[in-house]
Amino acid sequence: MDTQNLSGLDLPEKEHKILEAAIKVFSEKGFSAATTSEIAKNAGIAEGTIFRYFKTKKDILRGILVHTINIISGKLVLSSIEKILAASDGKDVRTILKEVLYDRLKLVDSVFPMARVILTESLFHDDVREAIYQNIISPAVEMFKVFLAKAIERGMIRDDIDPEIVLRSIMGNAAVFIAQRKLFSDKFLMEDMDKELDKLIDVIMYGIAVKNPDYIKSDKDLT
Amino acid sequence: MDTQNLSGLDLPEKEHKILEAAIKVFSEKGFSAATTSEIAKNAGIAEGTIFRYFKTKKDILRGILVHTINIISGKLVLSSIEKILAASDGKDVRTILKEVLYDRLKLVDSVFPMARVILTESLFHDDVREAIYQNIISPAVEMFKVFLAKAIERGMIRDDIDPEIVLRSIMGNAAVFIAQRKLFSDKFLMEDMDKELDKLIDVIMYGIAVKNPDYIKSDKDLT
DNA sequence: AATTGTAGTGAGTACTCACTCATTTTTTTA
DNA sequence: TAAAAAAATGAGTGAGTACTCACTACAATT
Repeated sequence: MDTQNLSGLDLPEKEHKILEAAIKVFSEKGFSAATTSEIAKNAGIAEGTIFRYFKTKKDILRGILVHTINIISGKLVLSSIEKILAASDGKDVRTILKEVLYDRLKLVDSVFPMARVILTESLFHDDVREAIYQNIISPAVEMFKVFLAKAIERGMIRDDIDPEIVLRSIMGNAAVFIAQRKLFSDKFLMEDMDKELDKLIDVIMYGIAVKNPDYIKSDKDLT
Repeated sequence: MDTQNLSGLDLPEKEHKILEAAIKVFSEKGFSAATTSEIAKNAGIAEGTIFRYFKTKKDILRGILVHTINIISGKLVLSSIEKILAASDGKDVRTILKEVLYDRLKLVDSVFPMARVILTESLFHDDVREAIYQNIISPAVEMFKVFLAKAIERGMIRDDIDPEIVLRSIMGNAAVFIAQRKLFSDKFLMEDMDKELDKLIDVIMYGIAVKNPDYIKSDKDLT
């Protein structure tokens, strides 16, 4: 087991070390401000060696991108969510949603440093953005839609709003949850995770309004 | 009226033009990859002139930061939300929330380019991050908490969950809403804004679960 | 008209960085 | 073990950068 979770996909050891070092330096300084000499120093190799494995600095970024996509869309990862969905009969949405969210959060934890790098750089590099969209976002959205369709079909989730809205709400809540844990992390401990997740799901499921207020006048269809 | 909404705070015309140009170039390439020569070209001035107004390139970024903070925390902006809250008696949360969100979304629209620059760079510059936290996030959170406390007091919002969770849910939903509109904006038109906002608020208020399902077993307190 | 002050200029400067390549070190092969 | 091949090295290179400064243009003041 190594610190940056680059393991598994049989890369040459040196290439592996370069990617690890690059993830560290890129996430601290950003792609442009990072220097190949600092990456080399962090990887414990000579600067010239970098260019045996990657033609250009930009190529290192692409290496990180490809590697991240491989991890996220790899069989191991995909199958775990499919397993959850397959075994979902009889459980309520709350339980399933918790299992799915927990699974995804663990994944985010494990790839966070590299995901952060490629997401940040996607703001400035069209090719990176496009690759992320095609290989991560789009499939993830599709997968979630399948899950939602099932849940709606079984009457577990409202059918009077667009699935996109449901998706957006789950995504939004999860995103802020992650951002808070990762960017202002000092305060948040792993032990609280379970309780925190319960609260998160509760608010996603039932919203912030009081449960049975008298002053809600109409339930007009908003679709 | 000018394109980048830098107006109002009586800056010298040249300084103004430099900031506008810098916002454009920084948001396209990021701070590090942006060059002072390109900023000068965009501002229609000589490169040397930049350094009459800003000691260093980093100083231009600070200029954008200060300017953004001034706009967001300026009297004009603050007061509009206070007005909404002051006139909130008798209205339901939904209406108030819509007014507040609409007000904030308009604000985000008007400062988006510069906000994007300083948020992105806050990842790499501690001083920028600290200034954003102290001058924007922290006061905004405080203000929202006052609003929530009032709403909870009046029985309009659940009191069985932490206000932080409520805040996070609103923030998260709003963030994804903005991100979708701004980053994949082609699809979204301004006319749909009102309808979209209704849907957004609906899901924030009532969640994604079916309204009155029989299979919800317990309503245990999650606080 | 002469002088002073100010804003603007852009070629020049010192320096940094991605990338190269002649040389050295290590590994493989015979 | 010797020769050949491959891998690794790091000083060197040139393109490009942030920033400087000697100068110009022109307005205000005397």
